[in-house]
Amino acid sequence: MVREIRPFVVGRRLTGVRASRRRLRRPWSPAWGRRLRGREILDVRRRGKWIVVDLSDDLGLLVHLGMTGRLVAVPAGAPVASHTHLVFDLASGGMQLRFRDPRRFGAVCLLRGPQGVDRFFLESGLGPEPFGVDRGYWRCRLAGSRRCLKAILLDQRVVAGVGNIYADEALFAAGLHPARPGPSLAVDEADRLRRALVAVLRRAIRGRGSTIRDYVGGSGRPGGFQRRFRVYGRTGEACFRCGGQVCCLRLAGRSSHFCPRCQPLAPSPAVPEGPGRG
DNA sequence: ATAGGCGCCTGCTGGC
DNA sequence: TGCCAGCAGGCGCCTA
Repeated sequence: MVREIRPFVVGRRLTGVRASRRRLRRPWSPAWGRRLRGREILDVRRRGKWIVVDLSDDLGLLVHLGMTGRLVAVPAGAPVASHTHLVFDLASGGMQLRFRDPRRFGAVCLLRGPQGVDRFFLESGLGPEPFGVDRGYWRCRLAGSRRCLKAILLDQRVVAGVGNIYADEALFAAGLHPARPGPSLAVDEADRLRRALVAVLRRAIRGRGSTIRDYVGGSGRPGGFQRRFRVYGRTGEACFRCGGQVCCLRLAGRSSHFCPRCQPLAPSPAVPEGPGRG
């Protein structure tokens, strides 16, 4: 979404903002609209599940999409879709940045000061981006909690940006059962999970995200990674790897898809048991 | 510390 | 055809 929005908005000035009456998870303040007017968009970037719009005069606009949020750059004359809560007018180019969110689990807020955005992430305890996580940190976070892997992956303080789809896909790619407790992982299993997570996320980004119902990127195009799902949403279907049935469990309050044969609950013995051991 | 349940919302699907 | 339950890319709050 960020990549598709960026070419239309970076370097442009905000000339006006209109907000709907509907209340978002974090209510939009009309004062923010006044403060935004005339500011230049310096950059658009992502941190975890947050979209950060860096503005001139040390302002930062944060956008969280929740479940159904979308941020699109469209021509100013395009029809305004239902559930459009914020419309940002951009100087020159005739484009608008629009935030739409039918379920209103999303949030948009404006932060001030040179460290406003950084402080926000620090205070919320947001974890590191998955791509730069080192083995030591990862092992430590897995061992330091008795929670199951699914819950750990979804915890934004452990690693930022992983949601339900990519947690399930990463666990399948690593061959690990989502209900395994973090401390039960051997060193090589922990490392497998870290690498699988990075690989799945990279592939998903290359595929421009996953469209299950209504997700679209910043240009309004649906994603393509949903065609690559190995387990997510495939309950009862045949596992692509072993042909067994994909199962679904409720873990950490979320549906968790996995193949019980490829992702055994008991860790597979790394070395066959010798006669004198046990 | 952790799990589970609920609430926040709208929209879609499947069963009756 | 219509109604109703159940479900969904998230997350914060509460209780046990």
